[in-house]
Amino acid sequence: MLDRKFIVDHCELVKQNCANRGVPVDVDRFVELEQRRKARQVEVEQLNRQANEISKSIGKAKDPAEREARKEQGRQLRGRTQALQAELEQLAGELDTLQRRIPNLSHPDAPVGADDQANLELFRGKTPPATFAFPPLDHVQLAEKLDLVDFESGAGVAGHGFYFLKNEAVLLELALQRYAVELLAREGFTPVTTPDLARNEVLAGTGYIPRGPETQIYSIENSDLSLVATAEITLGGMLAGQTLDAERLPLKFCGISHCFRTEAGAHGRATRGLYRVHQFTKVEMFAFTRPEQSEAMLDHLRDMECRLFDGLGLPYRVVDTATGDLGGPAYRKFDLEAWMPGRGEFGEVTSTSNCTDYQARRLNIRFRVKGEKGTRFLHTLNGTAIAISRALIAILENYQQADGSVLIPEVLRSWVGKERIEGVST
RNA sequence: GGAUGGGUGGCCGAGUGGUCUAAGGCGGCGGUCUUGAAAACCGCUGUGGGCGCGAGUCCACCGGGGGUUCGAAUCCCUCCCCAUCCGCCA
Repeated sequence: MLDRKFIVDHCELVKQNCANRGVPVDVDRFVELEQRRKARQVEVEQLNRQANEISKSIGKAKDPAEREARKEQGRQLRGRTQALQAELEQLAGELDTLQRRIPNLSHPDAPVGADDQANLELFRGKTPPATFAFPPLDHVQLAEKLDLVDFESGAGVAGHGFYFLKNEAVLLELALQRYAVELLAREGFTPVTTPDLARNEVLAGTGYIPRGPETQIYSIENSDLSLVATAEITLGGMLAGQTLDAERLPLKFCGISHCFRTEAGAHGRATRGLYRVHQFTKVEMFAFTRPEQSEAMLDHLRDMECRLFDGLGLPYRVVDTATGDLGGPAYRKFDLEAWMPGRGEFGEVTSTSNCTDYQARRLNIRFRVKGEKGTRFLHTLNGTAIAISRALIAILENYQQADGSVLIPEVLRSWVGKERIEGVST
């Protein structure tokens, strides 16, 4: 979330930004409520001071009658304070709801636009899309021919959107994890495996909404836990409430988790096969930086994504995400879209965001500079290294051969243990 | 899951209803002394917020939330976490 004072002081800017992002929030109401809240706070503090003085004087009073009189006085004061306090809390609650709805500011270079139609292509990857001398199949057809994914059983066991990976698809999943983690570890990312569940408070701190009609989140009944939609949630929550020494920054992690998404309201949109599923495995990058480091870190995360996909020999383009498509926490976001011959279009495979201090403020993660007074919020960034399900789509569709087999990308061969997925002869 | 003991400032640690304005120590910063350093001694040393041009000053914070009381680090309820033991388990 944004700083309360900042919102009041830069009301017009915030309003314009909300408009650019297509987020309807009553910023004027926020400003008005905040002013009322401040006024109430001053009153409450004054009454508290008086009540404290009286309480102290009771301890020192010798005369019992005097004590009783003071006590009565104290009771009355505290009674008044309580009413005001309740009002203050009510205001604060309302403000908090509004404040959480206000999205992060947007990078001046981020293209302004309502949705992904306005995304700006920046550049393409090293590998050009293959030209096929035959009509390319999509990954669902390939997976069926090569016995790689069992969608029917997945649906039977857990419902539509769940699946079993089989045979080489399993080896590919493991190989992709290994490939990503090794490359990232060499670049100074600390590898971690993370909880697949998190407290709703942590979800909210990262900008995810655990409950409600539009939620993308599965929640666990009779608990305040939810299944995570990405390791971004747990990695961000990892340092919640902490104050770090500035010299320790930046910190880089890569976390492996399963990701669970209800995909409410997404039916009918690219739901075929592995593209939009309720569960997948992901290797996620996450960084904590000082504010002046975060722009360079975003480029670094984007570079890592490019290196991973160039290394896999997959064609892709990188887009600068439009303001309307940024979501709440991101200040700037780059998506990497792989070419998917089966669909004949680019499809998002990774995404990296600079969330500046938006998540840190909610999660209360700060840093301290030696010799400086006070603390400041650090910046958080996240980026997909490999989302297995979508990477599988890109690999299967781009590496398919005329004979129906699929080549394994060179960098994965040692882990998969073969160079080609052969069709089962029937 | 059961039992017990805990959670206090950057760290250790005292504090069971009112000079807590949180003792004491360690660490850190500044100073005195010294050729320099160490030691010794003296002073300062948390976070967030309000008001003020400012020196300042006030409010809140002792794991989170709630309660009792004129007054809570301290008493009560509840949740979370940590330690140890027991049970169960991959």
